[in-house]
This record gives sequence, structure tokens and C-alpha cells, in this order.
Amino acid sequence: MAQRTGTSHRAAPEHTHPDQVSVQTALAALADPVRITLVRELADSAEWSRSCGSFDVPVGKAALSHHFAVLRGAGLVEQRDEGPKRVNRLRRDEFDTRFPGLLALVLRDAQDG
Amino acid sequence: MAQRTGTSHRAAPEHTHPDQVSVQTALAALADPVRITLVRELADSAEWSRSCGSFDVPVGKAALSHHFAVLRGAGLVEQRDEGPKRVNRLRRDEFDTRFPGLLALVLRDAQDG
DNA sequence: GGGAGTGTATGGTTTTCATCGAACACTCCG
DNA sequence: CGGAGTGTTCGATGAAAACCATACACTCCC
Repeated sequence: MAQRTGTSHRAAPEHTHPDQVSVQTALAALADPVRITLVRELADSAEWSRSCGSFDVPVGKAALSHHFAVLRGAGLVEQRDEGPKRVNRLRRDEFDTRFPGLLALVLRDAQDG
Repeated sequence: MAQRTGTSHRAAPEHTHPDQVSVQTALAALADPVRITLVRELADSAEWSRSCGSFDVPVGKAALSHHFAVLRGAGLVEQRDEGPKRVNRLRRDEFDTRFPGLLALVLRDAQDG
């Protein structure tokens, strides 16, 4: 087994820094209605204030977990274990430095298609 | 047969103005390696100078035609019939007005993933 | 008219992706 | 310890998208 230090004995989620993300991956991550909703709700909330299950999206737990994995892989979201929950943070500045203006586009535009 | 007026007797391609395009559609259109290549090559060429078949992408004619239809539908490309060929133009300004900075992101970043 | 060049439409295959249900880990609390 | 709450993993399913080969339409030029 792996050694354990600290209080959480759970495997920390793997994060990808926006700098390691290709444009194509970033666009693909944001080209999904559920993930767009997650990003927007996250942007309207305080950092680390939202657990994964607290979002209003019409999908089950499994799919939701998958979507968060995609967002992590695109450098859009950072996660941290807090008790039994996994709380989230939108990587605003880091992502915006890597892809200037992209996040703003998604957040400003609320229409669908 | 049908009556014919003017020089081109071919159905003009249907165009969608960027203003009518949702963010999600725009992102989805650009989240494809072949279409990214088309847009980049188009950006490096003079307007109306490139026919559909003149691009260096590893797909057949049918798939290529489909990709151009997607780009038209996202308001990224304008097409015009010129003799037997269909020549293209990147809608730089119009698209950039609707989605500021998005095109710049795709054009600047050349890496893949 | 007929053939070469160019692009679109159709039909069918393959791949990719979103989704669900169920089973499994981990944390907290009683 | 045992149960409730939370999230991940696995296997399978269904829908969407990319692709190809073929057939078709149109333009140009001889």
C-alpha cells in the first residue's frame, strides 16, 4: 500500500495544469452543455464552496463524476477533499493566462444552441 | 429542366452568420483536429484563394465536404462558387466580433493534444 | 456532346462519447 | 462497529460524429 500522511486517506485527484493543455482539449471540454453549466455555476460561487453533488445538472452521479474528470484534465477545475465531500474551485486566473478570453466567452454567453 | 439565370446554376451554400451561433456550437466546431487545420491554413491564405480541395488534411472528399459544412454552420467560413470550384474565406472580423479572442487562440496555438 | 475536374449527397461502417445501474471506497457520526 | 452520505470505478448501452466508397450534379473546355 501507499504511505499515508495527513488526515485524508483517499487518493488525491489528478490535476492537469492549464499550461499542459492543448487548445483542442480545452475547447472539447467546454463544448458540452453539462460541463458549461458546471463551469458557470462554479464561476458564480465562492471558491471551495461547492461539492460535486451540489450542482443542478440532469445527470446521474457516475456521469457527473466523469464530467469533473474531464474538467480537471482540461485544467479548468481544481478539487480538494474536505471530509466526505470533494469541493471544487474554478481555475480562473491560471486558465485565463493560458487561454485568454476563453473563459470569459463561456461565462458571458448564456444562450444555448 | 429548371430555368437558369445568371452564370452559376448551382445551389448557393447556406451560410450562418456568427451572430446566430451559440458558444457551444462554435467551440464544438473548433474542437476537431481536421477543422482546426482548415481554419489555420485558411488564416494563412488570401481570402477566396483556396478551394475546398486545396487543403492538406488526411480525409477523403466526402468527409472534407462535411467539415466545411460544419464550419459554415458555425459562422467560421464563407464560401462562393467560382467556376467549378468552391472557394473559401475565413470570417475573421465577424467571428471575432461575436466571439472575441477565440479565433486568436486557435490560430496562435499550434500544439496538439 | 463528351470527358476531366470539383464538390455534394447517400448509405453504411467504425469510433467516440455521454449516460446509467450497480458495486466499491472513504468519511463522518451515532 | 454499522449506517448514511459522497464520490469513483466498472460494464454495458445508446446516440452522435467521423469516415469511406459510390453515385450524382455542375462547370469548364475541347
